[in-house]
Amino acid sequence: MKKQGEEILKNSALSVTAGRKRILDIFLASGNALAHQDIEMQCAEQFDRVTIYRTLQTFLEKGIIHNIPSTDNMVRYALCNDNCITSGHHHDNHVHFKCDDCGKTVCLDDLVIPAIKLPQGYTMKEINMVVSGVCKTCK
Amino acid sequence: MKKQGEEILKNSALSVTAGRKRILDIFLASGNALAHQDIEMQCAEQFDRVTIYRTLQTFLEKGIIHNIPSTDNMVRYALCNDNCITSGHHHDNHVHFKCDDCGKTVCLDDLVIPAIKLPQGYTMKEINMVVSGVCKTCK
DNA sequence: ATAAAGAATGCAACTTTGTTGCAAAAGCAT
DNA sequence: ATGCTTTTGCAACAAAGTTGCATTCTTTAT
Repeated sequence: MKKQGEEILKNSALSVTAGRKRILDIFLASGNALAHQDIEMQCAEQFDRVTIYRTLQTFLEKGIIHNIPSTDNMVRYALCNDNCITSGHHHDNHVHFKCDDCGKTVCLDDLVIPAIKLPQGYTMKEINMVVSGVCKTCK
Repeated sequence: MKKQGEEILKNSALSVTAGRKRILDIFLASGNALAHQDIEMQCAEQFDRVTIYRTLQTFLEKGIIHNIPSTDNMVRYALCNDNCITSGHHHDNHVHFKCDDCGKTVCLDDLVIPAIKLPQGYTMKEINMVVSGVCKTCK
């Protein structure tokens, strides 16, 4: 239990540091997607702002987290679940939901993004779907 | 032709100013979605940065433009086409495409976002779909 | 056509967000 | 434990976004 963060780091061939463990813990403890700001609020006294930026960047590159687009200039990040990475290729094919009431963004892991057919000449690499509205807790 | 911008403003009950016309012209001339930065680059000598922020905000509120979420901290805006506003309610139900090559984001107006069924308890208000890959021009 | 009322703009100052280089510290493998 | 590599913190900076207020421009009613 206590080692979950460490395990994730080792699986990604990253060295285990206090900052990385802490940020992973914050993700593990929070059920929803977090913006840089959210993380900073929780550990600014322990770690430098720059470290948080760099850590998120590293996690992204390793596929530990994925980012969720937004229209409010607050890119949010969420832990990837295990099946996010298949044969070195990363793909989040689930829908994201942002609640207008509580502001939280969550992964709807069970909800697969439906396939679409792009016009002639376009090639798809990634696909992202974000739904906003009211979540089940706020309803 | 020359009046197109003015018409849009009048239809939205906005006063017609040089800045607003200019920004509309920039949108009308560009086939793709524009970030604040893109607009600023084209008219920074004429208009203050703050004016551009406020103008985009106003256009958004009036439903003249819509914003497209992104993971690169550059929210982009695109002109809404006429059927975007139905009975006071605004809805972009088309797919957006961002090209990894040229960086341009476009509206695929003909491509309607497929309906999805949210889990029990969730209410949908808006839905957004952004696909990235290579566009037909860069292919 | 003009004057008054209201709205938009520019400016200045400021806050927040993100980036970079470099020296110090911590982690890792032997 | 030691040396090598990676990560971190700091400082300085650049870019992005916000706010209040005085001035200027639009609109509307005469």
